[in-house]
Parts: sequence; structure tokens; C-alpha cells
Amino acid sequence: MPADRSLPALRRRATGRVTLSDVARAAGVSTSTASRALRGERAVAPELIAQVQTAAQRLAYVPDPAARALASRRSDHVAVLIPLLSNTLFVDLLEAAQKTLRAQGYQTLMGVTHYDRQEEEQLLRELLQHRPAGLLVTGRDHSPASIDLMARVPCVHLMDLAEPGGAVPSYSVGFDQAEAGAELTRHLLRQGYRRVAFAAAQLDARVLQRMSGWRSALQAAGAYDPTLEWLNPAASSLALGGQMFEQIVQQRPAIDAIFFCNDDLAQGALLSALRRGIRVPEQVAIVGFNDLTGSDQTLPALTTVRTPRARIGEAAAQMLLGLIKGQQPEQAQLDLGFELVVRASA
Amino acid sequence: MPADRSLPALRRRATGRVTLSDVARAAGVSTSTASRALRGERAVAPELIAQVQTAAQRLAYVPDPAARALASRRSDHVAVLIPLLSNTLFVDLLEAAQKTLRAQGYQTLMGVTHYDRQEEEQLLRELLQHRPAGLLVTGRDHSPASIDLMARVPCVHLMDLAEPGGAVPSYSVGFDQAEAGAELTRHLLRQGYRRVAFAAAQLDARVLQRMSGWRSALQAAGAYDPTLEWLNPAASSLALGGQMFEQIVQQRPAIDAIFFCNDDLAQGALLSALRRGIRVPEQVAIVGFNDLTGSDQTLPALTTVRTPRARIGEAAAQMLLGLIKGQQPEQAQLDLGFELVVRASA
DNA sequence: GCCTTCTTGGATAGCGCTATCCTACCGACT
DNA sequence: AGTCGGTAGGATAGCGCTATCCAAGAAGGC
Repeated sequence: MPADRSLPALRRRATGRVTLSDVARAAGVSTSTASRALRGERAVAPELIAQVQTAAQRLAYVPDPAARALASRRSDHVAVLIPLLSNTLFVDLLEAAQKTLRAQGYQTLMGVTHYDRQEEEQLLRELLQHRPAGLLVTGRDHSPASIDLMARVPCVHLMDLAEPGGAVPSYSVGFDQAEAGAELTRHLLRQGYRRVAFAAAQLDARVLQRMSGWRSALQAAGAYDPTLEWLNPAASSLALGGQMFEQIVQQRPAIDAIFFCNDDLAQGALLSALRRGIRVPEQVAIVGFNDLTGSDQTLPALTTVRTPRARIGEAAAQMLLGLIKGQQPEQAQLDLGFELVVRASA
Repeated sequence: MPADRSLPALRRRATGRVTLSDVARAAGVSTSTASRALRGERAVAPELIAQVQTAAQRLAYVPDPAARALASRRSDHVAVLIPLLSNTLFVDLLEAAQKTLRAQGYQTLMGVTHYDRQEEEQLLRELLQHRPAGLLVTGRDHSPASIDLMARVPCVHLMDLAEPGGAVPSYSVGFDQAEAGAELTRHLLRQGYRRVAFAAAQLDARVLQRMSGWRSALQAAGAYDPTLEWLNPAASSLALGGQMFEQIVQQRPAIDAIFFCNDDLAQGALLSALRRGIRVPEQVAIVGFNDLTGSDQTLPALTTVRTPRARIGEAAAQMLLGLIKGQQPEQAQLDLGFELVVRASA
């Protein structure tokens, strides 16, 4: 069909898709050059870059991530693993990370581990199939196989800093959970509370670190009493906080203050106190952790520790993006600190 | 190098990856047959299928999604668009959908629109680059371009059913928001409350539908008063609920009950009532919507409407999976209903 | 001025799959 | 017996990119 021959070669293919070679042809360069110009790879003459970019814009060229992934063995995906979606803490982290990654053209693949090593491992296998460019992981409790899988790709840990004796040197963004726990406890001690209980649920590594901070602060003040630890492995919730509160005040009426490992427990405790007519902080002081939504609205408003979740998510994403580009971060462990928020409940 | 020739051909390539042709060779069939056997495409002899599956398992074959996407022009991604991540309602939806999709081998790409048509459009463009197999969308407020983009791929809408006069016949899973609003209002009327205010923030389409239900129920009872509508376009939050409550009881002390369009507002109102010593429900009744976390813990416990978010997310994902396989769902509009939850606040 | 080294553009061979076409063979019908 | 669909397996050409090699020219050393 000679008639077809005469049609302009620039025309889009049958698939309706504008490809890189369409752009290259329109710009009068090879596909290699077009590819390099659009990605900023190697050195390309400035005027050629301009030509290619103009052509790409004019043709509304959209690169195909699948083709790119296949050829380069590397996708524009970043996998983000978090333990739960039902804790706003992790959702905040996810949202901040996702926003930062998206701004750089990366797609977030999220995985919810439910605090389960097996499930995490399974998720990692599934996600790594996609050859993600990087990995953002919450927590440090992994199966050996998971650690192995994570080593295959740039990886940043969220929320807690690496333990000093960690087997593999790794990157992390977070804050010192133990110090935060200690600082909150010292605040209670400064206010004159001596018998300070620690009540926790969902006993993940970070919770236990906070507890060790609580313990060392009390020990330093000579006020440590191991019978004041209330640990419950169940999932954290308002209702559980209420139950734990009732249990504690019933069994240990002489208590001065309770440090709940998470704000949702503390909020539940405050509601329970209200229901039972127990005055906070006069009869018993209550503090929480994380400064979650609503903690400024409770009655009384909750004293807590504000944790920089959004900043952690963002900074971790930035660090990961750097690692993907091959840059070494200034520091492998980025400590973003925390802030004591003193309100009326203590 | 003749020495190399003698090595078994089954050996993995330099990339370290087991490919489909490795599996095919091990099973003694062509790659076409191996591909078909693993995907269940066309007809393949049962014994060949068994051989291929055995070989795949033995070699720990993992298909490459990028190659598959490139060749088939269809990825294993499903894009899920939700307005916010800060409302547990949408997070519940996302989690349920993601769980269902993952079980079928699909990866979820989430997009957060922030209730912004422009942002939604932009997100759709980005996500459609990945040629997702399907799309799950919350809400019905889209730009014309977005509607166009959504038409390119199987798509199910979440949370509200299609308006009858919708331009494009489309699939959705949800419940009748107006009827739910009306039912809750009728409950208040049955309890003897006559002057029932409606207080809303984040005025999305679903909120307005609930309001129309509230209005029609009051009109039917001859109790409608347009000055009892309190609309605030700001984002919904506990704090805002408290503010709105204070405003309402101050300006309209003779009010009987307040219907907050979302539980977080109602929870904030309850806290505010507590703070100001206003007795609920004796002085004013309060009801919410959605039965969010904590609504059973408030003081008094909140009367609300439980919405089947998890079931909606799951059912929508199932419907989408069906559409992807080319099946027509039994009904294009799946109504999953709602449940009045009567507690102490009304 | 010749050889080397560095730079920059182009040609090309895949990446690992699936879609498509093709062929061989089977049974069923005239 | 000859033809004709229908079925099941194989060969092969891409999908749309990037990595890699290569060549031509520019720059720099003795």
C-alpha cells in the first residue's frame, strides 16, 4: 500500500500511544539521545535536550513505567511497610512518605504487616517482585529471611533508631523512644508524682523502649517499683485503655500517676475516669504518648509527647530518594527528636 | 568456549532470575505453553499443566510484573482513590479493598485527592500511566476530564450509589446516604425530639445527601426549619465539633437535638458538653454518623449510624475483580445498607 | 604532528513476558 | 475417502524502553 508510505512518520501508532521513538523522531535525534535527554543521564548537548523536551511536550509523551522497569530492572515503585492502618500514627507516616515520594515521581506500594513477622516476610516477597527502587520499613522486629530480603534494595527504617549493636548497619529516621519515655517520666517526678505506673498494650519494640525509659527515670529517682508495670499484648484501643485504667485504680488505689504507652489508651482512661467520677489529675494523673488527634480535646486535656511523625515520614522518604540516587546520607541515623506537651491531665 | 556449551541449559542466567523460558525448558514445553499453563489461558493438556506447575515450583519461578504489563498492556495494579487518609472511614475502606485485591494478586496504588477535583485529575493521570487493571473511586464529584480518564478502565465507585440521572451508567457499592440520614432523624422524632438541627463540615456529596434525608424526614413530620442547618466547609475534626456545638447551643438554646454529619464532630460536641456542664441527652440530644472508633466509649455513648465500610471496600473490590475478568455483576448498584445504633446520647 | 584520552551521539540487543499467527492432528461430516 | 472445522501446541514478533557497545570528533600530551 504505497499510499500509506506517504503519511508522516510522526503519526502515532495503532496502539494510540506516543512512544519515545516518536519523540526522538520528532526531535530529530536517536532514541538513545531522547532517553538520555529526558532522564538527564550522561551528557547531552543543551540544545538537543531542549529539542527533545519540546517534542515530548508537544506530543504529550508519557513514559511507560513497565517498559522502563523491564529494561532497567528497576521500577518507580517504593514499598512502604507499616504494622497497622488502624493507628493514625502509621497512617500519618504513610501519608507523609507517600506525598514526598510522589513529588519525585515514585509510586507507593503499601503493605500492612499486622505486627506479624510471617506476614511481613510474605509481603516483602510480593513487593520485591515489583523490583521497587526502595523500601521504607517500620520497626525492627523482622525474621532473618525478611532482613535478607530487605538487604536487596535501598531501605530506610522508620520511627526508631537502630540499636547500637545492630548486625547490619542500616539507615533510619526516628527519635529516641527510651529518652522520650524517660523525659515524660521525669516531668511527672518533677510535678511531685512518685508512684508512677506504666500501662501498655500492643507491645512492640518501641513501646518496650519507652518502658525502659520510664524505668530508668524512676530508678534514677529511687522510685522504681516493678509491680507498677501493666503490660497487655492485645491491640491498643480506647476501650482497652478504659479497662486497664479501671483495673489499675482498683488494684492499686494508692497510685499517683499512670503513663500510658499510647494516647488512645490514655484517652480511654480519661473517659473511664469521667464515668467513674475519678478526678484527673487530682486523684490520679494520666499521661499518654504520640499526641494523637483529640488529645487536646479530652477532659482534662492530655499531657503527652508529640512525636514528629509527618517529619519522620518525609525525612525518611528523602533519605531513601538519596540512597536510590546513590548518595550517602550525612548521617545514617537521623534523630528528629520529640516534644513534651504539658496539658492539664498531669 | 566449547566448555560452556556442555553446561546444563537449565541453569539460571547471569541476572540470577528464573524466567518463564527456564520453566518451559525444565517442563519440556514451549514458553507459550508454559505461559498458558500458569495463567490458565486457553486449553492446555492437564498433564502439561502439571508438569509446568511442578517445574515452576521447583525452580521457585516468580513472574515479572513489568514484563507481563509490557507484553499484555495491562498491569496487576489497581488504583484506589480516596479523599483523605485522616478520616478512618476512608482508611477502613482502603484497608478492606486492599486486602481483597491482594488476595487475588493485585497490588493497590493509593491516591489521596484531598477532595480536590484538580488533584484527583492529576492523580488519575499519574496512576493511569501504570495501566492499572482497574480503578476504585470514592465519591462522585469529578471533573469532566477525570470522568473521561476513568472510563478507560474498569471502575467501581465507593460509598454512595449512582444518582439515577447519572450521565454514564456506572458501577457502585455503598448505601443510601439520604435514607440513612432520614432514618436517624426519624429515630429522633420517635424519641420526641422536634427541633432537630443538622450540623455538618467537609461538605462532600455524601454529607449533603444525609442532609437531604434529614430535611425530608423533618418535612414529613412538619418539623422542618431551615434555620437549623449549620454548614461549615472546613475539615471535620473533634475540635470543630466542639466549636459548632457551642455556637449552636448559644445561638439556639431551645434546640432539642443535633444531628452531626460525622462521628468526629459529635464526639467533639460531647466533650464540649461535658466541659460546659450541658447534660446530654437531657438538655440536648446528640447523634453522629458512621460509628467511628470511640463512639461507644464517649460519655454518654453516641447514638449513630453504623456504615458497612469494610464490607463496602471488600464488595467493591470483588465487583471490580469481576469486571476485570469481563463478568457483568449481578447488579450495577450494590446497596449494602446501614444500621441504626442506639446508645445513650439520644 | 601523531597518538592517546575524553566526550557525545547513534545503533542495537535485549529486559521477560504475551499476542498472534501457524501447523499438525483429531474427529465428524458429506 | 476427502474435506472441513475445531483443538492444542509451537514459533515468533514485538511491547517500549535502557544498557551497552561503537564510532566520530575534540582535546591534550610529547
